[in-house]
Amino acid sequence: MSPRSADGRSSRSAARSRGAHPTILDVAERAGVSKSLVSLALRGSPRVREEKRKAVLRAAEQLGYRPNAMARSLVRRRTNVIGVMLSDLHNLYFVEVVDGIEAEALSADYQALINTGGRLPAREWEAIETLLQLRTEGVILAGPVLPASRILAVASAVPIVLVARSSRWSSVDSVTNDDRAGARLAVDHLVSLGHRDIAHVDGGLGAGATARRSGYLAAMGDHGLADRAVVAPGAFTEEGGASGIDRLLAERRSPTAVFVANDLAAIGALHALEQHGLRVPEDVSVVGYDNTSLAALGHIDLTTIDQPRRQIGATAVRLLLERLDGGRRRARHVVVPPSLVVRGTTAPPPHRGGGRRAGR
Amino acid sequence: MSPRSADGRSSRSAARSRGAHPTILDVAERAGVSKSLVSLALRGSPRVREEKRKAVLRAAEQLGYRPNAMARSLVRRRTNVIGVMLSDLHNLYFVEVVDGIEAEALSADYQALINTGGRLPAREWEAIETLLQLRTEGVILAGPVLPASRILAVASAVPIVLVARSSRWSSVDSVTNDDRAGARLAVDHLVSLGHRDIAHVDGGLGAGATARRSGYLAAMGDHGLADRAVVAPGAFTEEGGASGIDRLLAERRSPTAVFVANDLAAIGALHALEQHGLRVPEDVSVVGYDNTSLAALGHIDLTTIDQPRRQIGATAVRLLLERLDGGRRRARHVVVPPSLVVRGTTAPPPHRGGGRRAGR
DNA sequence: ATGAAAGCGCTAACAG
DNA sequence: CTGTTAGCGCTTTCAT
Repeated sequence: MSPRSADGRSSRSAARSRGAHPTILDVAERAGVSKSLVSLALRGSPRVREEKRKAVLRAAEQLGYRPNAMARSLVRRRTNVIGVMLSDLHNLYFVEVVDGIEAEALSADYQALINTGGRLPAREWEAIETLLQLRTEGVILAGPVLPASRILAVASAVPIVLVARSSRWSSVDSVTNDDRAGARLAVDHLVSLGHRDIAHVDGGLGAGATARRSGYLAAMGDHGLADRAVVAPGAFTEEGGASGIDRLLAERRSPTAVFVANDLAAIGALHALEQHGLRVPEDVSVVGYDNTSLAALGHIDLTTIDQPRRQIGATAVRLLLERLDGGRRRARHVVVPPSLVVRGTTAPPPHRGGGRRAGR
Repeated sequence: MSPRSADGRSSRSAARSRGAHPTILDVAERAGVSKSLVSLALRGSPRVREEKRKAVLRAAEQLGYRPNAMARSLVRRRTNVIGVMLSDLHNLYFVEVVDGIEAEALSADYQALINTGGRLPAREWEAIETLLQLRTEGVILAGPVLPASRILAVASAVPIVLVARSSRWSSVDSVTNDDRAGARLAVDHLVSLGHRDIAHVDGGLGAGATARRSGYLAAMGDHGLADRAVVAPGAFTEEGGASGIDRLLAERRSPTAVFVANDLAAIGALHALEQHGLRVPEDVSVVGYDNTSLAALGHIDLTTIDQPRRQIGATAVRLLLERLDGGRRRARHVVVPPSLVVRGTTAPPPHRGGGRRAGR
């Protein structure tokens, strides 16, 4: 009957004064109702009299009450939070994937919490561990460099979705880009412009580099250009792209076009080409990969292969939710198709270059 | 005496089978000790016999036990987590600030959890609210666009540090760059190269834009160049920079140098200049601001003003910890000094341009 | 050295 | 409709 809380503490206001957050009990006390009624009222249960509800809401408002998500999750045994382990904040590619993740999560009434791994296996592991201890219901691994065994270990505890890293395991879903198809798109575009001497600066050990390389080789073969295919070693960095070009030119290869493994490397290639006195696209055409915001800069204006990154992020969330809500058990490995974005770094080959005009 | 848990549940293994995480009780049961002992052993208390400790550790290992951070935080009444509300993941500036935040937080045994605001007041507010409900002990607001009243409201609940947005409130700490000094650095550099007709493309309503503009004007005045100062309206975007240049040129102003409000806008300016047939730096010099990774691209090679972003992030964490651990009450507003990074977009003015060589 | 018991803030039956 | 009760998983006295 008394407005005082059931556990008979004399006053909670003292406890609150020192930085502590008000609790449901403080609200109950103030509104002159019981704990449970506050809980019900706050979550808008229909079986609370309008009058009381308003009293509770007002008390909460005045106190600046903010529900304690941990306490709530503890009893509900679910957090409605999904974790995102982002291997590298600096990678423009993932930024948009995260956008997609957040939007999709929000619309499914989940929160996405990000922790970064700094591209270091140890830190990635720590980041995931933190997320797991926070009891995120599932974790999306965006571009992990973690060894497979670790990933499997995590997957035994909670649903995992890999982004930009393929998986064949049945306990781990994945959503990846079809890198082979993307490479093919690049080669097809170049060939259709009339290029025949098309070189590739690869991405070394980077994610997707192998597939892009083999896609390039396959496409060249399909166009009857297998004997003209050249792969220069590179990396997913500016220097990687530049050194690939340097190597190509040092070997007296003079391609009229080069397909570079990603945008950043393509920019390095652009610069190296310029340094060697070659104009783009007049003398040589360049195609990148990823369509990051870099490629769209007016100053760069790079023709590139686009991956639908927001959609990739959204798909990752959906895969997670399928396991969480629907209880799906078998793994799904979603492969999204890339597309070509033509900008200013590609054009027909020069007339008296090394390449004859292809028919078309 | 019995290895079975105190609350007499027959077996917990059944509960665990369906996706639930093992608890301290499962470990206790398996190790044949009590709940409390497990807790002690797990946290390495010295008053646990070696033998038991090993048994506990082994049981935990076998079960794949992972402490529930929420339960722990609930009773300890602290989470050891600080929240980071990142207004915009796409802004390269903040990425490095976050690096600094994470490193510093980790070294103080805190975890940093990121939530993004999408540059929308409503979403920022939501992001902060989520962080607060998760009971992060303090929140760093990186580049918020939120109205001041909201920020103050948050500050009444938990320590807040503003990054890249100044504060005069005593309840809110801040760490900002000295934008006026940075602008001065840019002008001084240009003047020392011999430029006198130095224009400024401003950042519109962007954070720090006003200070950079007034720093530019003040510096021009100090060099006796007040009558040559021109400010063209721009924005912190490529288009902003480009349209600023267009405006300048349309008005028949032909500066030999232009100081642009940030790097991205500077790149837009670079491009616009080129479109107008002007070479950089031969015909006109360009200076940006922020020294984002864009500026360092070989293809861009932009002279710019650097802000020590990692240090800014680290400082923000330290300010938070001062309030958390030390109980500091008075606000601190830290201002970090910028520095000049000379790259390839600045050079002496052309001989027969509009500018006479300044003495030096 | 180890266990029992009492909560942290909240939800969810279950009673009235 | 509203209050009581019993925990969620963990830490922490307080006994033993």
